[in-house]
Amino acid sequence: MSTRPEVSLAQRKRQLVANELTEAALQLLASKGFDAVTIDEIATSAGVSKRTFFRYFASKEDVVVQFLADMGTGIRAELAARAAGELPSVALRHAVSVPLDECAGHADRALRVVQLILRTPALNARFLEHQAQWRDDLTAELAHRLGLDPDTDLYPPLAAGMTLTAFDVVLRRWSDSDGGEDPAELIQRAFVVIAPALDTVVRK
Amino acid sequence: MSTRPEVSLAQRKRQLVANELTEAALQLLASKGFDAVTIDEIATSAGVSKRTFFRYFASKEDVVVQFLADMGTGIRAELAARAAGELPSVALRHAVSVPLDECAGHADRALRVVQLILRTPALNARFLEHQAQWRDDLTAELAHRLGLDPDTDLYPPLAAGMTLTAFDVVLRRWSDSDGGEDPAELIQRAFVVIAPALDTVVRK
DNA sequence: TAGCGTCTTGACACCGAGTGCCATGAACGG
DNA sequence: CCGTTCATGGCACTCGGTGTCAAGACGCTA
Repeated sequence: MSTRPEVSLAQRKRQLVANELTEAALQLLASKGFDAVTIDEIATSAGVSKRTFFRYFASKEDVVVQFLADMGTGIRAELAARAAGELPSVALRHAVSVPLDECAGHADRALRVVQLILRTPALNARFLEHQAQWRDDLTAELAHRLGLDPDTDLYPPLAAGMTLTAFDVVLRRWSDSDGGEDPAELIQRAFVVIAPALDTVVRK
Repeated sequence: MSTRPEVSLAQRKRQLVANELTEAALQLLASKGFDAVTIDEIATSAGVSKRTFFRYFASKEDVVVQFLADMGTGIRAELAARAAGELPSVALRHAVSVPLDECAGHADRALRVVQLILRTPALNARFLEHQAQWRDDLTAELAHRLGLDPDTDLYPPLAAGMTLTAFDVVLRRWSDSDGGEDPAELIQRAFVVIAPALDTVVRK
């Protein structure tokens, strides 16, 4: 009962290698630029072979962007957890604040990653793909929450899109200000703008 | 004075090759799928070498997506051309209707291209990148139109984002319905939803 | 301790995207 | 007829990404 292996030793080893890889990648990419770093470099720098790199990540972009995958489910979960009677603008604002607060938390590290992503075209493209996925998730959750048909009603996808637009604008402004502006305050202001659309009931 | 070469002969030859390339690409990609077609195939099918292909297009995606580049300036130009006193929601709706009407125009061909783009991850990613560019353009134009500071005010990027969200949602629905739904009517309905946010004056 | 599956890894070969370089050939101008 | 320009094709090369296989590490059992 020394270390209580609630997860298998193999699992932890795997996680260790993954961390080593992301660490090496982030360090190299941030200092030399995305295109100037080869996967061989990253792998070697982490002490594994190129082939092993691809057993952990599907592409060069994924090392940086992979963690975004979980955020989508985080947002959706938060929306699902909000009280049903809550105004859409309020529920959605809280939902999208989850990843934003996470950024504000580890401000130093998160800021550098976000800036790397937003300033590297290849990474930015992947980020946008993830956002599109989040939008689909939010759309489904929103339709379910309001009892609307996501294939007919335009409200769910539009509301999800507006929400993520707000998220995106806030993130970019936070990045451009080098962390100078407060994400929480920015998202508040953004929702003041979009709330009139989110909270207007449209009858057909 | 036979053909009145208002553009040089070399220019027209270049255009000819470009057309041949896009034609070959569209035909092959649509029938075999994006990943199953190599650039060598496309080039050979158009009667040129692989090396020449890359003198016309920067990447495999570009053959399909390149025409989107102009749309951005089209949207922005339309917005700039609208009367200054017009309500933002009206001006923006007209601006974004430009590419939509273009689609509805050549419905048969456009539909197939749009479906190819939206259903191919690599192409979809490029499409999203273009949209992001459009958003920046629209943001600048909107800020100029309203006399707002695009680096301070949140309204311009949010309004641009909402507008393009509407565009995106409409385009996807049009694609999913195999052209069954009318883009003009869809965009109308979408703007009914987002207009309350676009037309609400937010004083700081 | 020997033997036997399982899982991870590294090495190698391979494909396709994308680029730099250079020789060729056609069109144009003097 | 000659020299320049420019588009093209061929070639070699880098790098991202994948399939395959043999070798080791680990755990289980006799």
